[in-house]
Amino acid sequence: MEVTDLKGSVPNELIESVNERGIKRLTPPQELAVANGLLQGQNIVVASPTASGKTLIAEMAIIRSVIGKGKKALYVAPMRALVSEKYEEFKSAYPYLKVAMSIGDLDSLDPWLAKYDIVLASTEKFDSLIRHGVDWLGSVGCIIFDEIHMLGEQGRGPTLEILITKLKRICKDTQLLALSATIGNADDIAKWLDAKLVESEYRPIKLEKGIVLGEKAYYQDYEDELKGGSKMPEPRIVEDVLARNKQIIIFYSTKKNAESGAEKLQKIVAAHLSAEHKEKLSQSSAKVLGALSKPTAQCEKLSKQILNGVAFHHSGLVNDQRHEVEESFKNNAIKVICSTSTLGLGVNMPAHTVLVRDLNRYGDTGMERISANEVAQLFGRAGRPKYDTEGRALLIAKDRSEIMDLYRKYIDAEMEPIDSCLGVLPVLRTHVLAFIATDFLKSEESITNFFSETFYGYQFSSLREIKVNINQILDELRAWGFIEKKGSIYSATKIGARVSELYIDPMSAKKIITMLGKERDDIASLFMICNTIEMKPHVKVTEEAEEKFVYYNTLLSAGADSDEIEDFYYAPEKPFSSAMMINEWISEKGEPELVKKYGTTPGALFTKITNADWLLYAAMEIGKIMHVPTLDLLELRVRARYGIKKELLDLVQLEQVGRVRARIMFNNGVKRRVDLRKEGIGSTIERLFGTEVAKKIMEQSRFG
DNA sequence: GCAAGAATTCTTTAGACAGCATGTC
DNA sequence: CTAAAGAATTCTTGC
Repeated sequence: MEVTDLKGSVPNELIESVNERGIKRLTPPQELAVANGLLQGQNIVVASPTASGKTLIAEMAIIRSVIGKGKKALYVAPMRALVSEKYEEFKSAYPYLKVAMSIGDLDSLDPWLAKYDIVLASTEKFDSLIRHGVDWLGSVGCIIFDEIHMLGEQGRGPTLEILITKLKRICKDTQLLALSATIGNADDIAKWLDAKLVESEYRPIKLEKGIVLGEKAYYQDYEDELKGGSKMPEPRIVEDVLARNKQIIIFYSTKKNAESGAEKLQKIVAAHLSAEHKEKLSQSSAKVLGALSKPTAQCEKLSKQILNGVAFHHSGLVNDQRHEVEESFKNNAIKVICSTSTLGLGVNMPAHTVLVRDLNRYGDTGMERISANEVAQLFGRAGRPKYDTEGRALLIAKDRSEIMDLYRKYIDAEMEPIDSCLGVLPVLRTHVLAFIATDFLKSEESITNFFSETFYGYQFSSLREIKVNINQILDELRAWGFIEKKGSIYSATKIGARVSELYIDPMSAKKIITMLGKERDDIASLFMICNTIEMKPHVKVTEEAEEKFVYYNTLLSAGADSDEIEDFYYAPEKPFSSAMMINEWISEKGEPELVKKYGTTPGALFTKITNADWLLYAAMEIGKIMHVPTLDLLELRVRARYGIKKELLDLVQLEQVGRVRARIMFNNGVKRRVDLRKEGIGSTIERLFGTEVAKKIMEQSRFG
């Protein structure tokens, strides 16, 4: 079907925009979606591979709603990166439409979200918006749920499931569109959503899936000797890729493996770089090294590898570094990326060849084989639509017998079904409180009813297990003072309502409340916020932390939950160690030392600090309602944000002055902002920071 | 006597969402 | 508490 065939059934703006982008034909899944009533408002579930054109299906529904019917469209995705990617796409394709994005720290104006035509947000952010009581949900004509297979994830699946069920209820007469990777039970999801199912294996470019043993790659109908001289499969594959002048992403199961993989492959790749690429690489290398005020060992390692055309990629990198690696790979300068699953999720980062080297990963029950679904997701990165005519996805077999085994499990594979994870997790607590706090559901019965409408309810018609959980949660929330009961009607207390808005776990809030009233020093306050699930996973427990914890034990045990103490695995010295790390951060210890001492990465350090900032804010808000003074927490928050000692608090209020510059000023006799008014200080500042920055700083001396 | 290689023990284990109010080196 | 693979360490072998 040609795009022009859609004339009349779709707003002209869509056809124009699509034409401008040079798209002429619809892909098979797109045709199928249209044939199944996409343009008549039919709910649809699309299950198809990456790059099969799911975005355009969403676009058709969105434009039909916004331009065709004058109703708002919502787009929900599990990752911020995905949300901003789509945001940019829509803004450039339809500059005249009002597009808004709302994700965590990057918020485009919630109060006015009502005015926008298209609203894009992460799952959690949408959930949060509803908790804050947005009033424009009635004017929504279409909702897109991207990557809906996230339903099967233990951690965040339940939130998505509850959000969908909520929106289904609130937004009547709204078209639902769910986009999924290929999974075993897309039909179940479709039935649950009263939707038609569109399933397709279509890919824009061919994907050769094969298994490597020794020096050969075995594909479905043929085998192929890999170019190069190495005997070991991993370097051999890389040599082959380089000989073809292509790029490769290798997926490993751990950060450490990814790093050491990259380390080993450097030698091979370095010999294949052109002068032009070397130039680009040295720029990237420098950027990566300068991402922090002082480079850590990890930064140095990555920076050196990039010089050789290789890079590792995982959550331990700081955002700037991650982007730099991605850009440099897109520019064809970096040839090999050794990655954990980060690159498999979210944004569009294809490579000609993909190798999934590790098929086991540590899980709840020891080493687990990763699912065919996940491998398919990683394989989906193979093939760059604009540059390659085909993509290649490889696994490695240890011996001949493993070839067939891997082939059956991962290549000619049945995709696994995804199951609701709503039954088990403490996320239920958060959501039950939210139901009550927003007056959405007020009785135990209505809550149970709600759960019967979830995917969990669809999959397991018996709600017995979940009923027991709800009952227990209601009792807990009542005991903690977050909700009250009159007759059979529940209502939230003032504090309960605020906790729900703050989007923290009620259990965390309860721990904070218990500790807020106690005598606290900095470390105890930091422990208060670190001893929450929001701050997990924790850093390594240092000996120092272990020793010091003994002294704090009596004070801190007040914040522990009785269930937790009974828990065999309860280890309060873990959050205590995290608290110690942040305490050292606000004592101006450098990043390289911190990262080394606590066995983490720059990336993890900064997410910890950001989360601490958020939780300190939450603790202050809770304090307000409880009438507990929290001035100390405000101070702690500023210090955590900048990583400074008390004595720099005043200086850091200056624009252009952060951790590093404040310290320099302080050590040069400028200890407070008023000191800037002293005679001759201007020249000192200029000497320290140069004319430009000095000017900006000195300008502020007149005020405050 | 010493180094390369084999055997044994030790160690460690993916990712990323949320509040709110503005700006580092 | 689960299990595997890589890293570190010790032991063995061969010259």
